[in-house]
Amino acid sequence: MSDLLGRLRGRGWRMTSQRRVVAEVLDGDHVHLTADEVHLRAAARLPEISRATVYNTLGELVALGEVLEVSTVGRAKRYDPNARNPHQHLVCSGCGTVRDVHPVGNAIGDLPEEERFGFAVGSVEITYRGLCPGCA
Amino acid sequence: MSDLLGRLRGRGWRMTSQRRVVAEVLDGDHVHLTADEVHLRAAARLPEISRATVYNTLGELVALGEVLEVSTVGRAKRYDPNARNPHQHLVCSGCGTVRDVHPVGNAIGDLPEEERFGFAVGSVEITYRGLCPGCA
DNA sequence: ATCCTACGATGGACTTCGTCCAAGTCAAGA
DNA sequence: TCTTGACTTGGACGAAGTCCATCGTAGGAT
Ligand SMILES: [Mn+2]
Ligand SMILES: [Mn+2]
Ligand SMILES: [Zn+2]
Ligand SMILES: [Zn+2]
Repeated sequence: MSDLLGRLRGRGWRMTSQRRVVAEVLDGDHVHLTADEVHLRAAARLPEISRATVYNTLGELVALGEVLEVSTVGRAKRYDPNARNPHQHLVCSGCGTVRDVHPVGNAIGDLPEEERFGFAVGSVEITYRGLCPGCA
Repeated sequence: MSDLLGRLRGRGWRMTSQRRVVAEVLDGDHVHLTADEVHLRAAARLPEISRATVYNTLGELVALGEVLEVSTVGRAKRYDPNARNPHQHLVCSGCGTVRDVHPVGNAIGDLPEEERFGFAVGSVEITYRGLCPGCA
């Protein structure tokens, strides 16, 4: 993420304090925050930032491919800045913690031709579920 | 699903016309309806059925393991009556069509020990994405 | 350094999806 | 047939997210 601001400027983004602080909040490993969590942390640095701006900025980052949306079951979407490193997710069924993982197989290849219904399969998402050490 | 009503009676369910019609709507292959779609189709047979009852019944069927909740990206949950046959999903990025598929690998085994972070991994969900023949 | 203006920020209304509740109804056992 | 507690209902409520009219400002032009 360290070069994110530079890439965004290169794409013609007007660099505002709001966008800067959202980008700063989305930094680190295993970061999978909800929009509200991003807003909370951004507001700690920039109290006047609005929810709408956080949603707008997250949506733009997703459209640019800089951030991934992680779908959850019945909960708020989570935003994942680790978009440059393809990975999958391990989710704790107890506390909801999300970790990035890298399985070794080729899941797309595991789908037989006769199971593809003529689709052009382009990507695969894998979610592992279980209990983390703290919740076990 | 044909024996669903029998199983539910065996579990002590009071058999109402509402529950019967919801169970009837959830019949067939590759069925992945939203709660609103279930309500719409149920109301075609039983006009007075309420949204609350559809949500209640779906929630009970999920709790009993008779129906699976399928998470979608930012849209309404989908309900999958094909719970007795373990499977994964192939989703069209164009029209949203969902098909049941059966990959051949062992995805859980593909997650190396050092990538498990001490979790007790119990299940894995795989979503294949691509364009269906109609959308390609 | 100042000006301009189109792009971005704001907050509040609105939508969608889902939950909750008090009151009324009815399935099924006695 | 009677009784009763499980089930249903409509509407209020809540959480997550979108939309929009208006205001503010980043950054190029002068
Ligand atoms: Mn991730
Ligand atoms: Mn299915
Ligand atoms: Zn946990
Ligand atoms: Zn399609």
